[in-house]
Amino acid sequence: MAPSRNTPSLAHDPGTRQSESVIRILEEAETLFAELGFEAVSINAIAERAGISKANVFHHFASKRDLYLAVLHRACERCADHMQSLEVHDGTFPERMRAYSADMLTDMLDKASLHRLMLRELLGEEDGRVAKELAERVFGDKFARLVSILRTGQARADLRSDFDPGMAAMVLIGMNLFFLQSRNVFGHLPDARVAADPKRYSAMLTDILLRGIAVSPASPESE
Amino acid sequence: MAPSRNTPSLAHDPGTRQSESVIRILEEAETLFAELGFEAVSINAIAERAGISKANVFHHFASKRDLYLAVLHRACERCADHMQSLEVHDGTFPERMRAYSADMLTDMLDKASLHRLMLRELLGEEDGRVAKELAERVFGDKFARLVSILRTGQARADLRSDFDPGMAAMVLIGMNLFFLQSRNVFGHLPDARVAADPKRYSAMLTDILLRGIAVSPASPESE
DNA sequence: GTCTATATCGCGATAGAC
DNA sequence: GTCTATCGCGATATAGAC
Repeated sequence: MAPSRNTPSLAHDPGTRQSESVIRILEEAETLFAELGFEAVSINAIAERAGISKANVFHHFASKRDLYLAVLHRACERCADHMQSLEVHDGTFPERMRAYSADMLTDMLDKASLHRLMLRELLGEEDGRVAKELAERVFGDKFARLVSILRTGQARADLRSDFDPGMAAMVLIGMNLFFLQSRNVFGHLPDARVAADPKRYSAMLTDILLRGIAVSPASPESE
Repeated sequence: MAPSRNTPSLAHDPGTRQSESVIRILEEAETLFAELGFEAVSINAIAERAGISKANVFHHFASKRDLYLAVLHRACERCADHMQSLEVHDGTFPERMRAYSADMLTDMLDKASLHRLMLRELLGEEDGRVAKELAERVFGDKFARLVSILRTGQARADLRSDFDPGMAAMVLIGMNLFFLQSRNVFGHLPDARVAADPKRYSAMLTDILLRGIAVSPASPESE
């Protein structure tokens, strides 16, 4: 049995290798949370589907919410995986950016119901503690990484030096989340049909964003 | 310009003047909905506060949801009121745009809890009928107006001609909504402190957006 | 104690008098 | 336009049987 002591959770420690059980828990939890939402899922149900005991779940994760945050973080991680293509200097920065943004949106749509949970969390409580937790443990490292990439781009003169990289990162992430959030509604508006077409949306978004931040205003393709 | 479409698409708005009762209903409903959310508010409560009977409310609004949509539309209208400063050619387009975006955000924050309801609606059901209703009766006319303004800007060469005005309008609206949605969380991130400062956020947003769509990146066109 | 049938209440919504 | 009275429904409360 070995009931859980004060074992620290490694759920939000990216980079460390995770045990078989942890991965299974995360996968089953993701499926259930995405399908039913946070409240409607019991730890027991997750444990059953993962083929382990409830106590074992609590051994790896301090609480249900802890597990939930780990699941969201993992989803965030998947979207951020493509950042490496932004870091490797292969092709022009605009090209890489377009590809990254498109990949992010694809991942979001691929696990749409899971990312909708993330939007609900963002919209949720005004509780400061919860919000900070969410910021630090779900979005924190990935956002910092994106900002860092943009800063490097500025240092290398791939990008204008006179914009706030944090703001640009928010536009990129925010508008992709906004697609997920509003496509059902805005897709019905004649002037916003792009809101129902991920590929065009992504292309146009990066086009507007890049021409704003690309160092060369006339031709965004040049580097 | 503004080719007038014949469908007012709002159940209670015959054109110009709204009756005293309708306004009172809308005001009290807005307060209650913003405070408690849709489900938690009864028509009776609204009627009482408005000093009329429940049946009278149903005389003016076909259903509770109908009233709700009218309330959201009104909130939308307030944000859109400042559009006239975009239409009147007073100052450069970038200047007017900055002012408009800042005013929109101010209005949103002023009635934050009400606009959070709007975000909840956007995020809500995947139900196609509801989404279409929301698009046409809440966002429809205001969005079309903003797009029309951007198109005019393109025609007058105040703006680049090679971007989709619908997409640009979505960026403007989406990122302002995103501020409301994410400031609690993103404000905690060191690189995104701008997410907690409406004025800076607004300035930086329009800066990025404008340099993307302004025809001349170096100097704003005068007129 | 548990379970279930019944009464009560508040809800959105309607009908019809004035 | 505004009202009173009322509907059907679902949730809740309660009372009785077991």
